[in-house]
Amino acid sequence: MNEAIIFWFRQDLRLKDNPGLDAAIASGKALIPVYILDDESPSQWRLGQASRWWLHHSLSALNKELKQHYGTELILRRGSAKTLLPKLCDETGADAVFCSRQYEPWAAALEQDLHHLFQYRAISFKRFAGSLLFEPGSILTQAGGPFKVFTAFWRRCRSGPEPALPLGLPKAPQSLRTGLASDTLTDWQLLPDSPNWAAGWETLWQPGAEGAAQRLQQFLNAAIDDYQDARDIPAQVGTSLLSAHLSFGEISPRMVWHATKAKVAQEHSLLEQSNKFLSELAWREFSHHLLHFFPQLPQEPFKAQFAHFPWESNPTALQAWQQGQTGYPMVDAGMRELWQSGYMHNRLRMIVASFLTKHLRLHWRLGERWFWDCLVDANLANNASGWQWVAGSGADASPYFRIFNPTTQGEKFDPQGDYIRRWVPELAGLPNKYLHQPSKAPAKVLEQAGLVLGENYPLPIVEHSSAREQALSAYAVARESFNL
DNA sequence: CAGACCTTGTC
DNA sequence: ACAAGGTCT
Repeated sequence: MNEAIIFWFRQDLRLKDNPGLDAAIASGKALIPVYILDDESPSQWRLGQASRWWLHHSLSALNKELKQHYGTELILRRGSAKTLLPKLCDETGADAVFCSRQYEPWAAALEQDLHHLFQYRAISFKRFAGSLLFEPGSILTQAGGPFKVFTAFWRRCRSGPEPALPLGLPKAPQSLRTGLASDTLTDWQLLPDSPNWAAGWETLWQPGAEGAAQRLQQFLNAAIDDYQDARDIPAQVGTSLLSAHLSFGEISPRMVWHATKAKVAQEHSLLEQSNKFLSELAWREFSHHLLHFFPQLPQEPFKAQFAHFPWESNPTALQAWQQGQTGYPMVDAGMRELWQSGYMHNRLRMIVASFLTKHLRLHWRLGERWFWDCLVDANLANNASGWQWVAGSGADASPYFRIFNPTTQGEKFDPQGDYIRRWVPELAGLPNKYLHQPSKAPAKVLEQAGLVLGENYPLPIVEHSSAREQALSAYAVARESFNL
């Protein structure tokens, strides 16, 4: 029997540009590709429902590629990785386990545990970088610490060497190990059962490396032309829509980086637009570095001043927000897009988060948790840093007193109301003039639109200017008590 | 240590 | 005009 090596797929569900997989194959040992559904190690941050839908389809796609290119199948196991990986080594005689690194605190701790455990058993356990452009620790201030400000971080990223060119598809392994027991994807019940909350998502998303590559090509062929402006208009396809693909590692950030650079080399006029896009990719890096250096980021405010902020408790308001029934059309459209599609446009993420944390003064962690469950691109680093950024408690955050006006935001970024009409169809009959504030519409206009406020669309659950004043004074109180 | 600088807004 | 203060060189 040949020596065998396990490649443990994690958040790197791809064959191309996967350095750990490359190295595993290059070892010449019989390759055993494994995925473990581990709901124990992450504890409270195990995959949410929408991510599980995505995972199902992504694993199915990966399995297909493994079969097609290498004639082998993905071995699926469910349980704690710390238990299952050593067991798999016993079962197969594998003397090496390779994987890509992850940056969540629980994942880093798991990697440490495995390191010790395998060292003791004389099994070679190797982690490879592959999910980021720049490893945490490689981008530091002159004082040697982590950056807390994005712009300086990004400047430093660009001053060093470019990320390496991506690797291609690894050649076929010299040998494979077949006949191993595997769960089936159906066993795992990752898809929602009836009622099928994810109905129709297949038409919106194509999880897997192929879908990721197509999205990237579409973006580089079209939306990148006007990225800086169009990225803010949710009724348009103005963004790359790559977030979930990146989160599951179906495409690597350096594949995105270099494909973008190659496009600009062909079309120099895209330079400015593409730099904006690359800087968004760098925000993903920044978030991961922050999480690495501040592992409490998903739980604790980054700025200590917010530790005793007087958050409200209001289950009714929370539910109205979750269900897209706040009476603010733009907020409701965003929340319904999330529920119905597993995704929310970036502009809306800011608007609804500002509304939750400022107008309702509910804790950002409630929003973080809801997003975690509902987003197909849920990612611990991005989600935590995004919520803290809007709440004002984060690194390089939007100041607390910067309170989005949900009406103005709607008028500015959805002037024709296409986005609102798509997700809040009961408002579709309102003329644009009143679409963003139905409660200001004259009775006759409401009647013509078939609207009875409080019945088929809610009245605003809070009044904007008084909510704004209350938020500012809560902030003043918190700041004062902290300064004492 | 001084000085430049700081993703996304509102009234 | 306003809102506050921290980060980084």
